Amino acid sequence: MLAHARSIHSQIGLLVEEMQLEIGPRRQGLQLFLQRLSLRSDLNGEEREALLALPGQPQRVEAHRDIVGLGDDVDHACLVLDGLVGRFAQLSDGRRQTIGLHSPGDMADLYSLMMPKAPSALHALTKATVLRIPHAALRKLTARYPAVGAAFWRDCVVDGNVMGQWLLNVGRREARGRLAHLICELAVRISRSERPSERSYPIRITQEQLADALGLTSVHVNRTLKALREEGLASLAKGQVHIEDWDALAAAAEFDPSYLGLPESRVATPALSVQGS
Amino acid sequence: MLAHARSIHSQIGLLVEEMQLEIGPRRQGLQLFLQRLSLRSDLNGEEREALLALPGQPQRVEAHRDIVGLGDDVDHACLVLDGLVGRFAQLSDGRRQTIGLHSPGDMADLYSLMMPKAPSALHALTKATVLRIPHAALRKLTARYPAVGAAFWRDCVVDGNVMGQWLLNVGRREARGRLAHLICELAVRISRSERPSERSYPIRITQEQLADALGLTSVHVNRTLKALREEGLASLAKGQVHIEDWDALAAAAEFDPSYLGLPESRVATPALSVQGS
DNA sequence: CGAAACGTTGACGCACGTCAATGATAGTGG
DNA sequence: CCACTATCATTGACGTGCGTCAACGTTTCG
Repeated sequence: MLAHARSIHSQIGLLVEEMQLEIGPRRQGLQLFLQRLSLRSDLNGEEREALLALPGQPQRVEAHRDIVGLGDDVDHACLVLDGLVGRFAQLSDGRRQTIGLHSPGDMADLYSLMMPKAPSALHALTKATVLRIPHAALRKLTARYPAVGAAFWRDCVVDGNVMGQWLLNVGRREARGRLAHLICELAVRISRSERPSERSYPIRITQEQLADALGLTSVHVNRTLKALREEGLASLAKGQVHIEDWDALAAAAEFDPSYLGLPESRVATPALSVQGS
Repeated sequence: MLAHARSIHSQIGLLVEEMQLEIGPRRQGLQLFLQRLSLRSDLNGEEREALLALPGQPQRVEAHRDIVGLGDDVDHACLVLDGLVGRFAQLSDGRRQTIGLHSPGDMADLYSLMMPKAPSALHALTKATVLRIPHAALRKLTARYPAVGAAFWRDCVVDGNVMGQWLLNVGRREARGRLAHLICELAVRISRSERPSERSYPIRITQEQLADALGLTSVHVNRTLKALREEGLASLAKGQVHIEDWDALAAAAEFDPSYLGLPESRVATPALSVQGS
């Protein structure tokens, strides 16, 4: 029926598609994104409503496919609705380095608003769905609601903080500490709490993908995972991370979540009202 | 609104200090900063004037001293007027990783506007002078001139791009490529041109500081510098980098300056192939 | 049920770290 | 301007964490 409608009239086909698989996910994704922003920025009712009214086109992406290619000139940002999405930098021989990981609710390339020519590729690590939100709509929003602009800006800054920690990770920690740190960070980011209450979280990531994020090889990630498992710190199996001993894991990682800017470690709320005037 | 007695007092103190320490440095530093912003953002006359009228207190810092400590809650951003400034993350055993290098004209911690609790330390690599610009003044500026806010935001995004490249550097390149890449990047950033015309540039950085930026040890940086020198690519001596063969150096680094978002590559479109696997 | 992707493990090599000694430079005070 | 001294650069010998290669077991999914 869907195919039939599309073959008759593509515009109507799009509308049908929207009604069937778009309206729910879109709103839900925006709500997750709003929730994420609200962890670090205060938005009033009008601003929240305007944000939730953002337009966007959902796009399904197969695993191991680029969502945005290196150097592409984009006119939209990608909000992750489902799956795991990574940002990649790579060398000519194919070796690559993940410079960011994004789960549902993250706007994976919000920075593209300020730099439309992608400096890194956006890649689906698993089968994924992203909501493509036009830059024009985002610009209109930030122009009308400066507090939303500030929230976006702050989001980019937090992404930068994460990269800084990854640099420390890759540059100065040994494999064990690197892996432990990433496991801790993802626990916090996915649970959205500095001290995750759950002892496990879902993440469908392969050891090779972990290796790309950690500046290691998959073989060494495998050995290091084994070590963490045998020490009783944490384990990864069947798309689930299990944390056996949070304190020991955080200690091995020298993990301090304050760089994520969550409410628990936020100090004074900077005067957003100044921006809004 | 923010005109407590304290801020009035500090404004007066500021004026006195300016008259004592020559009025030049502040204006000159802001001009360099404006020039840097203008490479990537368009600002009109009024916006430029307002930016140049920013208040700020110059501060001299001895070499090897923190300008902002890790975790400090700051109410100002630091514009580098003179010297070399770095951002550091570090481990408990003292090993550290530089996550950013800043020369005169760079606002080293502009992101602090959006995250006042410093996620990394700001450190003077050489004797340095920074201009401390109150957040309140910057917020007032961005509230009145959204284009300036966008320029600031874009600046933060470029800093993020640089960190992404550093991650690739540290995670996936060997020592030779890392060093070559950093030498190329600094050449471009200091000359502010994607294809620097000068064959050398001044930078007072020690091999140990290079090592901190590259995730290496000073001993290995020394060996790698020797290799680059003997290959006739580049050399570092007496606070000067000499580039003997730009093409060979850029090739060794796989250096592509487009991530720096300079005007030259806002036009050109190098279509790099992207691999999916 | 079959094939492709992913995980696991061992043997071995190498890039880079560590340790340590010595030479070169630069900043400081007399 | 010279001694004095701390910092920085250089080099060799040697250790090690991680990469490479290769084989095989396991899971996933069409």
